Amino acid sequence: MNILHELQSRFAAALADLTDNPEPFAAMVRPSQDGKFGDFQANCAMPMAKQNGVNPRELALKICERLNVSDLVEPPEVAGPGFINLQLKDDFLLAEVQRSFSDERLGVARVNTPKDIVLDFSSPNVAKPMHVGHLRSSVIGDALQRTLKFLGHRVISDNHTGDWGTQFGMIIYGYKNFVDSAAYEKDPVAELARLYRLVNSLSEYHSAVSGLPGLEERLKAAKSELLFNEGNADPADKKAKKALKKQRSEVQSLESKIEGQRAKIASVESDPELKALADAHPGIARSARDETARLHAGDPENLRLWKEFVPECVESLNRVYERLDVHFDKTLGESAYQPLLSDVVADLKAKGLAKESDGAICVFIPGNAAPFIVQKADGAFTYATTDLATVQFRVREFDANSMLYVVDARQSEHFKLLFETVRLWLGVEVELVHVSFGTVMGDDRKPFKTRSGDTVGLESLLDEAVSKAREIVASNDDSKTDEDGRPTPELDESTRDEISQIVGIGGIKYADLHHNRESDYVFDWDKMLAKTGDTATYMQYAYARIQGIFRRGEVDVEALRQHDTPILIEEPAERSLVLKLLRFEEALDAMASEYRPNILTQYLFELAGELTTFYDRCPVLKAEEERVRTSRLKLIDFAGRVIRQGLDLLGIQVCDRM
RNA sequence: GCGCCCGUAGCUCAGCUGGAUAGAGCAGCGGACUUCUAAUCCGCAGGUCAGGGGUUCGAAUCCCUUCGGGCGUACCA
Repeated sequence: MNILHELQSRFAAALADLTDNPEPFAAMVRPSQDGKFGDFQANCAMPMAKQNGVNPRELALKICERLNVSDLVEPPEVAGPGFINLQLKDDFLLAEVQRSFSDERLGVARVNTPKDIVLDFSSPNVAKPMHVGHLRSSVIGDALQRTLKFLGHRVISDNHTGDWGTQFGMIIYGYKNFVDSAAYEKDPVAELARLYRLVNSLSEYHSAVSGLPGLEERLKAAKSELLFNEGNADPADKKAKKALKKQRSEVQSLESKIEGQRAKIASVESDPELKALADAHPGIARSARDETARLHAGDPENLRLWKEFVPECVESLNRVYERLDVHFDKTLGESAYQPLLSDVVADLKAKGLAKESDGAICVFIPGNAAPFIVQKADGAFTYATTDLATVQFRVREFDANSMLYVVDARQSEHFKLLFETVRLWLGVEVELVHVSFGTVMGDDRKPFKTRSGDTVGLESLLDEAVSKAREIVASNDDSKTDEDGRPTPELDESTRDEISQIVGIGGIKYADLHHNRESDYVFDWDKMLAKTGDTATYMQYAYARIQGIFRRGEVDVEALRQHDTPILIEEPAERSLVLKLLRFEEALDAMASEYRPNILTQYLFELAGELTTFYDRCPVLKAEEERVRTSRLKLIDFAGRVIRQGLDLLGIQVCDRM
């Protein structure tokens, strides 16, 4: 049961006579911030009183009279200007905890009206190896997938991979000109990745060489303009000051751009072999684009290569997903929608939504300066076209009434235009949500960009996390001693390996999930792999301690669950733990309604905190009375199951020993 | 130029449609291991919620404005 929702609906009923629109006021019931104000509080009396011009405290008392909550809470108290404080009855908590304890779903109900959701996440380019930037979408998307499914929604997760873009032209060009056949035989994906990097760096070299003089020109002009303005600026003129500042940052950005271009040039020219290749392929960028165009036009040779490459690339992605324990119901890449695109554009034109502008076919959405380009001047379709076709396909094929896109916030404008265009074009009732997330920044506070050459590959990140976890697991286990202080490690090598996987990968996922997804955050190895504080490890450890108690006490957990001794609430720490356990559904509902995994991580962290405090205050195996011992065993069993289930919904595993 | 986002403790971040004294983690300081696993617990210290104005009984939260930062902005995805 979602206790919060239950209280809100009781309030809605009580408020029906007092206002025309009780819902928003009922929603003002919320968990108390401070235990001294009870478990929940209702804040609706003040704004309602204002609206009706009456005394808020009197209104609060009136609301309390009409309120039918005596089965749930102690008599409500009115405090301060008109807060209504609610304290749950212990009898209610006991009945509820008993019911939830015996429930396989831990008391969490399924939603009444399941949605048909297509959840679009991860969506990497298949031709490039995944790097840390792909982590957020994968991890957030997977947590949403697991949670929404658990709550009873019909979810189709779809990895909308980039398998049809310009990067394939580069690979095809690279393959035709530079392939090392032996290397390709041995490890095709590694060789394709090398070819991609090679073609990319050669074309960047040429573009840097041709672009550099222009940039230097611009820098020179900007500098002299700045110098002139600095000399003439009136310090009192704010506008001029602002303009100056802008010019300075312009100069700075030009300088760093030039530096980058020079670095690209130097990296090629310092290597005679590369330089020779660059000289031999002056038009490489254009040629690569031509290969893409030929692929799209159905050229048999390029199509054959593409068909050969894609499965290899997808296979290599799947290895990473396997390690991350992230799985998709569908992997429908962009290529799947190609046959539909010309019809999409024709239909948009026929409905008067798309028109030609500067040679391109565009949809113009009022209020937006940028057009939504569905066909380029050269006739090629864009990802806008593909995304439109994809929406239509998902509505038709999957009966989707909700589509969630777990994509970087930088694409918000694209989604705004996409969603508006869909509404005008299809006119169907479908919920479209850009579940956006912030940029991962480097420690220089600038967006974490993958510089060619030294990208932090996702796989090496995972390796690093696991090996760090391995050290900690080993040192912790080695420090275990018996009563006489003799070392008693209990984990063999392969168990240590397993635990390191679970702890390492879990740590990485948690580091990402516990941020509010919309914030940018600073990528930090140490924090990502930290094992203390608000981390996955903290909860995994709490879980392992519970299992340790069962082992030490030789508790038959199955029998315990059937045992008819009731759960008791006698200590404050017990009540506090019980209440937290009963609010699991509330946390899941909140997470699902806003698509924010950090709501669940926060809940689990608080739960684990309640649990470890409970350990300190309340002996379990050493409890003096049998009924207390059994009750506490049941409590920690319940807590362990909630932690395991909660972590599982985040895609994080647990282990019995650590 | 236009648009979107952000600015909260030394650091990294929470803070739900406005609610009672702004919260965590890390780092710092002081306690707790003859232990149900110290990957822990308990306590202390640390904040003009970027600045200013407004709306309100009440603002970190809503509106305006200044400053500082990030991102996007017509044929890459």
